[in-house]
Amino acid sequence: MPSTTSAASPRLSGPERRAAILAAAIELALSEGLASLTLRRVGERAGVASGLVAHYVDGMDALVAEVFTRISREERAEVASIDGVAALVRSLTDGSRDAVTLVWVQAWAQAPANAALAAAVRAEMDAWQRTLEERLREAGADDPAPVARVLLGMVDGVNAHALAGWRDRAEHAPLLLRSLEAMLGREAGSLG
Amino acid sequence: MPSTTSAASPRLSGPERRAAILAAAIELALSEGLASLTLRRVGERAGVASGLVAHYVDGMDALVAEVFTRISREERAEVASIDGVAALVRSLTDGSRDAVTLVWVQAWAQAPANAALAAAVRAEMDAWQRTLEERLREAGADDPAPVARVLLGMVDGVNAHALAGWRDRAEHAPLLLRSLEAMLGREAGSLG
DNA sequence: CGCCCAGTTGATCAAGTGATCAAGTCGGCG
DNA sequence: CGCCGACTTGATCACTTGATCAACTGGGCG
Repeated sequence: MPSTTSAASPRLSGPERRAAILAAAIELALSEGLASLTLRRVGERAGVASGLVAHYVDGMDALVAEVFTRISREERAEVASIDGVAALVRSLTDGSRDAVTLVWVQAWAQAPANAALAAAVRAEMDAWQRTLEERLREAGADDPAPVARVLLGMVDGVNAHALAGWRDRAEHAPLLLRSLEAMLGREAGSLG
Repeated sequence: MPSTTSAASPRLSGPERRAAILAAAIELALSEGLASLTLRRVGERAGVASGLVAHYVDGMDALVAEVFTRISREERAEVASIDGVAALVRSLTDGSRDAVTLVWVQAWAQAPANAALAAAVRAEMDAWQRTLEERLREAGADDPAPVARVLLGMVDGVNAHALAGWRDRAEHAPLLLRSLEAMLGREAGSLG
């Protein structure tokens, strides 16, 4: 199981090294959370001295913000190929993306202390909002903006709760879909 | 505006001092978040040496867990007098409890690193679940458990998003209520 | 071949953390 | 009044963090 990590570092060009460090930070954040990003831990993961991480990054706050953005953007890309709001909602609540949920929760928690991260969080929320609005419009919604906003909150909240190790999540998707139908003024089962 | 803080400490009995320290920690958590709880900051707020805080507390993890529990329990008590699910949902999403929302979000984020806090979070979620189930049963729900679970997630998620400084929250309550009606199989406006 | 500089190291700093404890202080009981 | 023990202090330890920087290295260009 080879990985981007821990290959005894041959000397890389500046941009290559920077990319490798960022990749290591992303892996680390996904496996242990945003809070585990320290100069030393990232350096260790990248097979590199802590000083080199500092050299290629404009402060840890900026690194954290960039890692968050990359992870969220990647998640949106993965989900882009899913057809239909219903399938999308089901995929977002099936637990397959718990690592990303933890990153989101930690980003909210850290945002008050990290302005760059706060800005990144708002930007990614806007992007998700646009994605969801578009899907809802495809599904025939007249005024998708507020519905998208609340749907986004619902999905994140339900996922955060599930992350706390809280019982069954199987019932989540059907109830969320029923809610979505109601917010759109549709009949029960029409998104099915 | 007198407060429990910073009165030049006269010597208190053990239990009194412990209560004063806990009260200071709760104030601090509500104004600056759970993450701001350190021995020194709590001591400063309570007008007491850091060593005394350590003396009356079984480790910071335990303090954080206890502060979280007290804040959540207090919120449930405040909300206990509100009649009807609809009014309850409106109250929980009107932004008047943002400080508590931040505490919840930070509790989720810290739970993986603090077992006592994780247990406290689960216990408080269970308590909220019971509260909501009861309200839903009063409102005539047949099977309130899954609906309560999802409703709780929705409320927390929508609040967390609003916390990130994200636009209008005025539309949240009506849409959540419409969702709730749908999950309960009611007509639109029947909870109104 | 040998220089040169981009890439890299790791020791070091200041700041902040939780925890510990010898020492001091004060109030109430004898 | 005087003392004893509970309450309280604050210095101190070991550790972690982000950041800095003098020194080292090695690949490629002249």
